[in-house]
Amino acid sequence: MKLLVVEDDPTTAQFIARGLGEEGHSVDCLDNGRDALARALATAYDVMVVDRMLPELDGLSLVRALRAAHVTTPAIFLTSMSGVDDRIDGLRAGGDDYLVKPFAFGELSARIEALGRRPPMQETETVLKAADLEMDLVRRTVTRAGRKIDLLPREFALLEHLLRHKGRVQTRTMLLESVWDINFDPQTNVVETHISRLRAKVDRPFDKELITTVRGAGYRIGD
Amino acid sequence: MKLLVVEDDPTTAQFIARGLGEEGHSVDCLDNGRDALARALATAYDVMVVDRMLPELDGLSLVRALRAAHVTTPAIFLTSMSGVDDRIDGLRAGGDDYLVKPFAFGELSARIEALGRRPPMQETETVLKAADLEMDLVRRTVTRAGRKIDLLPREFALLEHLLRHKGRVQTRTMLLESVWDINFDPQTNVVETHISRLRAKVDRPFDKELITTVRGAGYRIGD
DNA sequence: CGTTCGCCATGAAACTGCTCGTCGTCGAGG
DNA sequence: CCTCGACGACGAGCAGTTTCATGGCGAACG
Repeated sequence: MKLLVVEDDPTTAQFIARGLGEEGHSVDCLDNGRDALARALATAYDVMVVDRMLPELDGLSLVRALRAAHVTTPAIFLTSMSGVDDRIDGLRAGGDDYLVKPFAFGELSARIEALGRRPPMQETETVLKAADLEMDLVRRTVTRAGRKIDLLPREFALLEHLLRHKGRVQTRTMLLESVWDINFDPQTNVVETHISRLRAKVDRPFDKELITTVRGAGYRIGD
Repeated sequence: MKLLVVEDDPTTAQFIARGLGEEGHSVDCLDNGRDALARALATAYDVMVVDRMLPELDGLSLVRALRAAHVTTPAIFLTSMSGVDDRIDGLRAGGDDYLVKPFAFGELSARIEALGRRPPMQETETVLKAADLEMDLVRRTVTRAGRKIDLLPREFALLEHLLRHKGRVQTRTMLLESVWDINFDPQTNVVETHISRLRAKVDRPFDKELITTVRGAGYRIGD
């Protein structure tokens, strides 16, 4: 499993990293919240182990920020405080478990295994909406104003991405990366093309346009 | 943020420049180390993105030279070699991070944000305010007194700069440099023109004027 | 073979920088 | 203290350039 450990105390960090490494996991270690945020946004981890108290950006804020960006990687908080309130805070922020320091390594290991095996995408959100547009991710259907809309796979993926970031501008580059998995190749206008096709089905037959062009930046849906 | 990209492959360079531009950064692009050295010595950049292999002067030597001249601008190396030794060389030369090609753009972006040591973007929702005026950088929207205002890209960039330096006078030269990327003063009054357009949208429809003229100096917003 | 997708070429629209005429402000001289 | 000239600021309109939208075509895929 691919794990991220965020812990500022070098002794603890090394202790954890070493132990998990010996169990055959791939472990990345960082000592502050800011770097961890950047890393976790860029890389897909199975589980994160996060200290509550961190320099730059504390563990709670870190996980909140990740959740806001739709990163659902399970998190285990390490905390030296044992109050119940802290625990609640942690879970509310989207963390999935917590451990009070000092802890037995075996316990940490067991919880990581448990979380890692958990079916991912536990996000109960299977329907995305914007105004009168609805997308059902399970049925793979899209309707607007009650009328069914047929989308090709690529169009569906594109619309899904826009809806998942409703209200926020998505740059061409972001779309290329997350919908097309393309890392280079600016010499193409696939995005424009598919936006056009999407609009033909989603916007043109209706009154109000939902997909907005933000010149010089990208596209946005809703709001 | 003001960024310098040094990359000799035009495709990659354009890809990077475009992506970062879409995120609202000001990007300068050069294709060889010698020019980059000169430029980086003359201009204050927030972060540099440097290819390891460059004509004239390779990336490693470039950064070493800069460090010798006490230029501490953080650098990210791009390398097609994945050996650990190369990484170590890079870090030893004063580079702050490295990326192996091919890389995901999001990763580059995240690292640039991290290195730019901008006071942490906590909730990924960056909003600039002045009185009843609000600018949401993620949504790319501007509202005043609850009413939505549509701005053109250049107007948006201009207002953003003013807001980032709220209360401080911004001279024409400063604005030309950071909003227009112009370092010498051509006999132009673009600034006045765009200030005027901005006012027409942001100030005129409302009671109180927010954008102040400081005769003989420049412009200021708020306070 | 039909569907889907990416690319190209074309046309349309948006954006931006400039010019230019007017207006307001400041300072010097009467 | 008033007048006049100079300079900067302002804003409308115009035209070049860039960006975006869209229809058609061929390749890939099953």
